Amino acid sequence: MASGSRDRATAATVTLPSAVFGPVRSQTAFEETVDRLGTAIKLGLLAPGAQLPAERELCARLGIARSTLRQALTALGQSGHVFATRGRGGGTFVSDPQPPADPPSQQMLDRWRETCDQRLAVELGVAVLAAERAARADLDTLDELAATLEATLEDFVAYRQADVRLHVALAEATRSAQLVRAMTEAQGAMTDLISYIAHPPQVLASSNAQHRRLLAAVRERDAMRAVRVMSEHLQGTEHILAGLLPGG
Amino acid sequence: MASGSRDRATAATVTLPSAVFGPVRSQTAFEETVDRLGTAIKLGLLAPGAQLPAERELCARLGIARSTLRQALTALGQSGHVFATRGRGGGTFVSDPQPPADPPSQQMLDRWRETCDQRLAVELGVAVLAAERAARADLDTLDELAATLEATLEDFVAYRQADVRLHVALAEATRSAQLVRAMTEAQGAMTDLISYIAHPPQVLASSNAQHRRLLAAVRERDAMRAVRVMSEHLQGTEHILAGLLPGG
DNA sequence: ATTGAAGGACGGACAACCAAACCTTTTCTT
DNA sequence: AAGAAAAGGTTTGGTTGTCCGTCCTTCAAT
Repeated sequence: MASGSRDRATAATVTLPSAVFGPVRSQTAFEETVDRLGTAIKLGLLAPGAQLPAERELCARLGIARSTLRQALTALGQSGHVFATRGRGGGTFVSDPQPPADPPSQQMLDRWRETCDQRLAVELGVAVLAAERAARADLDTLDELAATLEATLEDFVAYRQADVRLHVALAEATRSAQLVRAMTEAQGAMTDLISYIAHPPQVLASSNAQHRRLLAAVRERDAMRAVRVMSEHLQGTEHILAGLLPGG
Repeated sequence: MASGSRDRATAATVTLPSAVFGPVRSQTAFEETVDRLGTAIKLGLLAPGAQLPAERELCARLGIARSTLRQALTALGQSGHVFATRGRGGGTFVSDPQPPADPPSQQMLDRWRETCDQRLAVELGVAVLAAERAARADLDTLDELAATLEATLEDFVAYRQADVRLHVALAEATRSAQLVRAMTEAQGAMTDLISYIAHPPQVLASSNAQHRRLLAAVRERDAMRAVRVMSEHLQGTEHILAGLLPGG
């Protein structure tokens, strides 16, 4: 009635209301900590054997209480991702034989397209900004990582880790902490999706060629070419997923 | 010592540790609700005079308790963004003369580049996916919004609102709820930044020309051209900010 | 006059989080 | 060998945010 005359002003859409009025469930500090550290470990950003900062320092850096951090570390310990040794010189370490990844949840599979969309945005933004801002040292690092990547065509787990490192390094070249975080999140989600999918060496080889072209475009500061190559690179993954999952 | 031999494996960078070990401050449900509704109002997505869903329904949609929602509504009421009328046929409404926007905080100004980077990623992703997925109806809606936009060259506040609607509508055309939300967040942050900056009509006119070219590219499903135009479009804003703020 | 639908207010219960101690183990230093 | 130092492990108590349910008040429609 009274609101009827206003309806003209607001577009009657489907996605917008859900973006404004949709669920607001925020993760707890405990959950987010498990997520952050767990993702970093699963992605190999924290290598097996690596030592985490001391609890008293880490909780300060994370901005949480030590008891909350310990909950998270206990959870990561029970799932076999980290272990702790006591006494001076002790600490919390990333387990050396990492536990096997658990299969993607149904919810994860249902939302695979959203996951890919999110990654697309992050990667395109990173591609443009890296092309604008990458320093000489960044480019050298990226080349090294690409070389490492090309030596791991046979072992998909190793390949995936090196791949993640390359993409995260590209994000670091943008000098944007937020983009680095967004990239790790996106890669974590993607890893959950694709870890259970067979990747023949030929696919990885083609992927490597794209990496090389991407880095060349970044080195020449050709943002648009970087975007195009990146776009093609990501569509490879999407096509594979679209063929295997519903909603493709 | 023991960890020294592993250092080779982990890149000694600056941004990555802060992405993994950085603060984990999670907003409370109350804060996030104020933020979401407040942003939607400030962006004009909830127009002055518009009625919000009833409390009992809204708290269900937001997935929070009614008392928590009421805290948020009380806060928005005290800041003059909404008002409530009681009794049957009553409800919570967006105030008609909206309170004046408060000036951007120092923290906001310090992080302006991160804000722009975030927006860049979202907008580029949206540009690509909209070009791929926009339906006929979406394109018509976008054209209407562009036409509306071109009629508001004189009043910057009105122009900004119409601009936001266009960009959000483009995000809606991607059919990705997450991207729509990311877009509203990014636009909210941008509005805070640029609301206190003079925008002469000639700048807005040039911006409009870019909008038209953008929509043309989307209509022709030319994702790369859409990216290029969008990129130029965003750089306009960045140049203005870079000239006015430190760190440019 | 009655009813129904809306906002408004209150109180108990609970879970997350924090802060500050204190304990135990181990290694390094003197 | 003694002690200091540095790490994880434990306990306690308090604060805050959130939820749930109940009831009250207002007011338009019937």
